[in-house]
Amino acid sequence: MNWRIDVALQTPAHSALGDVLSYKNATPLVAGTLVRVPLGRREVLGVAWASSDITGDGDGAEAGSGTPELKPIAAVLDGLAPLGEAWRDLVAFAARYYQRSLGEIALAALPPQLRDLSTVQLARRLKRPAVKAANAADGQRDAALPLTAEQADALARFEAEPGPFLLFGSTGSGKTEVYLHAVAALLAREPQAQALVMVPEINLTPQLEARFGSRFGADAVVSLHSGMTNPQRLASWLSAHGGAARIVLGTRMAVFASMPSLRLIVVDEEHDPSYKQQEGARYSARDLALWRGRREGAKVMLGSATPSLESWHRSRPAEGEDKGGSDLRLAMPSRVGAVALPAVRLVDMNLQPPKTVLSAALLDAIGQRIARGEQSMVFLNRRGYAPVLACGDCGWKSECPHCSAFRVFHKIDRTLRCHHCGFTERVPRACPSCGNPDIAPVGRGTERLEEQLGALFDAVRRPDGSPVRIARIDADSTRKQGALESQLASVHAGEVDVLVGTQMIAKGHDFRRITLVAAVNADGALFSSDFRAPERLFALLMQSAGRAGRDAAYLAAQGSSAEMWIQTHHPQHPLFAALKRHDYPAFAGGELQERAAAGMPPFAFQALLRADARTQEAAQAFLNAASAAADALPGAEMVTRYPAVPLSIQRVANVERAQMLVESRSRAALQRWLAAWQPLLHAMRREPEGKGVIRWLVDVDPQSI
DNA sequence: AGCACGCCGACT
DNA sequence: GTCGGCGTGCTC
Repeated sequence: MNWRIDVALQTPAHSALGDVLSYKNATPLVAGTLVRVPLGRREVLGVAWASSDITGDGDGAEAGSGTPELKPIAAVLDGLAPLGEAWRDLVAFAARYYQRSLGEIALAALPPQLRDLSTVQLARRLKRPAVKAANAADGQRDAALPLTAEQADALARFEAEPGPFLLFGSTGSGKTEVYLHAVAALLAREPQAQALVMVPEINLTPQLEARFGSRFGADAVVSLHSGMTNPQRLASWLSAHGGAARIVLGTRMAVFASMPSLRLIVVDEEHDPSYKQQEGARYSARDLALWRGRREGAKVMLGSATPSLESWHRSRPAEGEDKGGSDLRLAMPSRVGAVALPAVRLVDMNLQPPKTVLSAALLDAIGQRIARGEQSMVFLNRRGYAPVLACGDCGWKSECPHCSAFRVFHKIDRTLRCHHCGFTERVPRACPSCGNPDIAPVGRGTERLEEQLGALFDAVRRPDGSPVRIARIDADSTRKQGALESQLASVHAGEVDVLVGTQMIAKGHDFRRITLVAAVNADGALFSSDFRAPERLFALLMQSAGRAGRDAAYLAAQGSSAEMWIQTHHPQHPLFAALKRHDYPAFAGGELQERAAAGMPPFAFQALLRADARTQEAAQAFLNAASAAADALPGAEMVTRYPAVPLSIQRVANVERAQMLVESRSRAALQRWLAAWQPLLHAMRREPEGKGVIRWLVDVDPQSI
């Protein structure tokens, strides 16, 4: 027992415990070995990080003072290959960069079942042959599609250059086919090589898995995302870790997959905010993918029709050009099949009769699609029936008693639901404040829009004389397992004429018969206080537009063309001018100019310190004290600190929340300063200012402030 | 984060 | 008399 083993454990960052805890063992352990160790009264999973010889350090009980006795390691999971150095480096970097403990990142990156299985159970599990049955359809894999000139050009440059790459391809330009070809070339060239392909949403993994599986054989492909069962995740993880899986598909968590021969990382829809984890360790899977690619010598390809301004700014248009940043931009402006991008039509809502929800022109356009047997999609980023229920007499509104937010009226099950804390009640029969029975919904969500469209098209008939079929897809309609798949299948089968939904339907899905997309209420984001709101709106509208007219043959057969309708009170807004021309570069150029002038990202680097407390005063006092304490830190003059402010939803589940923005022109300076700040924050919890603070957290590179 | 210990209200 | 509320403190 004369070896000290430092083990990374899931110790919360604000618990003031060190990064690693030390245990003793009879032998040294290879770094990356999984172990089970006692922690308090329980036994937990950890990753051995370092071993050192403590012979002669007085490791017996006679060491009364100084170092206390170490507990022995409970078990070594030696049936499993230790996690590699590259993986540990990634974890260590992420922990340092995002201000978390090593173990918090490491353990979150491992499949949850690994934590629960005993050594014996794991050994039994490892002995079992690979769960996936040999692919029956192995002989009939899909052939690669012929490439367009743009795709071939992008691939040629991808093969010739080291990257990283930004594949800037219009919706429908065939980015996925480029990924497939890049992966195919890699797998053919290197017999061991593995590829990681990430998508922003769980919803998008099934169709991607189907496409990769039919191209490369189902047993070469595994998925990793939180929608899987624990045994599935463990099986996928083991397959990636052992090198059997050549291709790993997944959401942001997949960036931490252990892949011993990783050579290619694809980040599809790289601009999507979902790549930033919003709880626990707040990492950006896209940024970590770039770091990991560099560390492991894997090529990285980011793909988007509307890249993040960070990625756009970092990319340069062509090889040889020294203008711009470090990444090589591969442009694919045309849609496959030479289909035009949808024509964008703006409806000026100021010219409509007051209280118009759907303009006559839009209804007419949808009606025409129905008459031709085509599909339309109406997009509204708000679920439920109405965001507020209000009493006309006394002014009562459906506030949540636990949050500073309104509860949303869901007509389907007659409930008022808080979308922040989940508090749900049946809708009262009368105003709870004054008894007035006449309480009314204010505003509209997807449920109400669906109802309204049903009424408006009640008298309209489809080509075969049957009534119009309207469907809604949002988080409520897809709550049940498999509901989204079956709803999408019914849209694909042509059983729906008008599809209503939230951004869930705007992303990625390859609808073939939709020829019209409408955004009914996009104005909210135009004048948001969040400086990233325009960027997100533009991306969302472009992406929504991309759902229309994806099938050239269908459009030609119908003699139809694709349209994107936007109802707005601000048709003159420059964002729409760029959108009409599908001109992302113009939009991005304008935004970048503003950001540069205002000294905002990507020209500056930010972090948020957030505090949750019983009272708003306590939360802010903690933040302001933390700010004051940081005056003395070295490099403080390089970092701008702003005053503490309440979050836009300041109270959630009876917890008051406040945050403080810190900013620097230098990422390194911000990093150094944050690292020095951390111990002060720990110390402050003991101080009077720390009283009443429930938790605090640092969010590096926040995506909304 | 867990999981203890610890000291005050309504129940079999 | 206990069951259990969550405030406070600790984990190599």
